[in-house]
Amino acid sequence: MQTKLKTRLNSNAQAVLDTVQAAHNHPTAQEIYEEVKRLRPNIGLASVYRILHHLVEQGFIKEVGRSDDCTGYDGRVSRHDHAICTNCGALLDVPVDVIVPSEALEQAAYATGIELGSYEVRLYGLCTSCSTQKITN
Amino acid sequence: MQTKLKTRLNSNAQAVLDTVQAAHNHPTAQEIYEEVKRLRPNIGLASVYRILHHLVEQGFIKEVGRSDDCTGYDGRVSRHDHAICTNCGALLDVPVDVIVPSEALEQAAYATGIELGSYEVRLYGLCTSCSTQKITN
DNA sequence: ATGGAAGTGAGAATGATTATCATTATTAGG
DNA sequence: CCTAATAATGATAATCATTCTCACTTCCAT
Repeated sequence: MQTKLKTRLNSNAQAVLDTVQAAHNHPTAQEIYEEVKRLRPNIGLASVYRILHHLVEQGFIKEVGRSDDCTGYDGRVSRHDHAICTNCGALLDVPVDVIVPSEALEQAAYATGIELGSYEVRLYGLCTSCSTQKITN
Repeated sequence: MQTKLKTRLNSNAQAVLDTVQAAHNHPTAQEIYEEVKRLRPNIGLASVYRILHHLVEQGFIKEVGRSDDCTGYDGRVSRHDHAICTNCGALLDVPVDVIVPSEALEQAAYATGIELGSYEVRLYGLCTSCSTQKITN
């Protein structure tokens, strides 16, 4: 089985990719399905899942784990960090890069015995809305 | 509804906690269930789930998202970092702390608008076994 | 056109997790 | 030691995201 590189996406795949890239909030397959259906009413949920996997494989998009059990998709493939609200579970993109000294990364990778590829910093805390709510509790 | 602090765990809960704390590899509820069953053969899967949630709520253990869809549990509650194999999906504890300058964290939290609680660094790469396998591919 | 390969969509199947509920432990008074 | 209120338990059914199946189109290359 050769690695097959698709140079061109068909219209279903293009619609899914556009939707994921346009979204800001790491949408689930269901959410993407509902959005894509407006442009292509005949598309099935299974196709959305299939296409999402292809897009991930080919590096067009990335998967992100969410606090609720389902998987989210991210159109931002470049390295970036995330913030997770410990109250409501929201997963937010951090708009600036968190700089981690490369010596620290390399040392940690060495200690763990892995061949380092990339990394991500996750910040845990209260998002704005949960933070203001807490005061009234 | 008051916050209820249990000072004492019953024997089922204690067995689950012991199992999670003894495990090194972020076991799933199923794996914990099978292990605990050896000590307490009558315990049901539903009880394991229930107890795991209680233990998480009370801060005895932590949940970790795994690459396969199921949830893992971690007996190490103190801050630490993880390495994820991009090939096999293994989730490993990093045995040393990755130091991130606190200014970088605070700046990122401010830019995201969250009230920072804790953080975690995730290293992505190939684990030892996948790394050696890749050579032979 | 045409034949095979790839893509599709509907619906069934899977599997982790959660809810339900009747039964059993546990506890506090008496 | 009873006993009633309450919490915990385990079996089983229900839920829900995801994957599988399969008959049917679409898409090209010949």
